Amino acid sequence: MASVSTKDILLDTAEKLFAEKGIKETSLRDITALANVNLASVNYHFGSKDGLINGVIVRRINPLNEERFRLLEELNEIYTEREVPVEKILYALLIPGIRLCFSNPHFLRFAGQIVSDPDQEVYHIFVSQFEQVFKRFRDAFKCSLTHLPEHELMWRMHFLIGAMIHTWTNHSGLNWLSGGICKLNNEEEVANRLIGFCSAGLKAPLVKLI
Amino acid sequence: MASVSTKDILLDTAEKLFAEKGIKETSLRDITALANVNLASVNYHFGSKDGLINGVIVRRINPLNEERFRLLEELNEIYTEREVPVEKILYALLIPGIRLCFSNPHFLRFAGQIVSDPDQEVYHIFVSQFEQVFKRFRDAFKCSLTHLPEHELMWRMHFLIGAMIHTWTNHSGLNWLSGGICKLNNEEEVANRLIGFCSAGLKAPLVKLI
DNA sequence: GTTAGTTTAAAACAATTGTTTGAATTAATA
DNA sequence: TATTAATTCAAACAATTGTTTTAAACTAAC
Repeated sequence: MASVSTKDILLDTAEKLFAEKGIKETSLRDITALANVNLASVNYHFGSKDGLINGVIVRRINPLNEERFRLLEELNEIYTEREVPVEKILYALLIPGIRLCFSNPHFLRFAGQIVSDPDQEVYHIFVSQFEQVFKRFRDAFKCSLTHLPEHELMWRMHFLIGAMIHTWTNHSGLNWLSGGICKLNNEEEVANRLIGFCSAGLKAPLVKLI
Repeated sequence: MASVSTKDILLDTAEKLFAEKGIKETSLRDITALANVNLASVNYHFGSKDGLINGVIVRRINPLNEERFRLLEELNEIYTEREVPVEKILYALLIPGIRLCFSNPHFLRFAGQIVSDPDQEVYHIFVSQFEQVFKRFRDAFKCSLTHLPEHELMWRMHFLIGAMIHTWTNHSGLNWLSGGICKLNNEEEVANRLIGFCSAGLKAPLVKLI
């Protein structure tokens, strides 16, 4: 039986505890105790706690973004002449994260903490990774929402990103706030609801500002 | 000259540092050093660090929610016969927070951290405070969005809350992602954009789910 | 079977954390 | 002004943190 390496056990355990308890609230001793490995192995394999945090990120974030780009590329190949529907672009942007939420409930809650905690240097790693995603999808939206001024589009993307992140990190809160009537049954359902909300927001008529 | 009390200086300084550096990353020594007060004064006035965190919250959160309720009451008095427009309800829900962002850029960034860090006990204080807001505005939306099933409404409120929180915590990130073309000029402008996006999302036609 | 490289083990290290203490100081009250 | 309460102060405390150390155990190639 191929034994799982210490490195992978550490990544799995750290990801889980970071999501559940918070990054700063999780000590290396918490992680190594639950993982049943030695305390020093963190520094051996990852150099430092920050190295471990970084390891947890890079393991997931690249496949996530590559999947987004792959789906977007597919759309560009299909819709060579016509405009790509906004809903399709949103699907490419959102479904990889939602799928990850279902297959691994930990990582994106951990990611949500990073986004709202601006002091950490991991924040910059994370955001700079997202910069490419933002630009590629901004260009895609631009072609399908030709009536929108660029800055208005980016405001709206900002709002949809907020809805996306909140869905990552707080969907259990919705279950509670709704008194249990909003359940997470399957990824396509969540995606459809989020896409429905965001596509309407993106396509909303332009409001005159004073 | 009326000297500001140590208690208030501590609250102001803590709020500022919590927002800038993060809650866990800010030590009591950081706070008391910047505030030019003695380390022990935190425990004297607030009992503990958690007491201080709590103090920072309660100072702002009650006025914020009362303003929301006041604006909603105003609407109910004006629109006695007709349906209250969704945009008006959204204004009552969103403008107090946006105003606070402009008058005090620190608090809501601090609040955003709490929402995405579910381990802290302050999280529960915070969310339970928001529960009343959620219910009152859910009922208001329900009257103006009669075609929406209740659970669909709550999903959409969930998304709009995400957009709201992200606007609180990350508007500086938008300025950066947009290359500087999205600026925060005034509160009404931000509110109008956010309301435009969210009202379209709330009013979106119902999508058939498989 | 030996050896070189890799991984784990237990312990200790240095720094930082929130907290507490008891005396000193200030403010308020009678 | 004398007395009492409230506040501030410097110092120390106990616990936890990430990190490092040194030796032991393991692995795989020769």
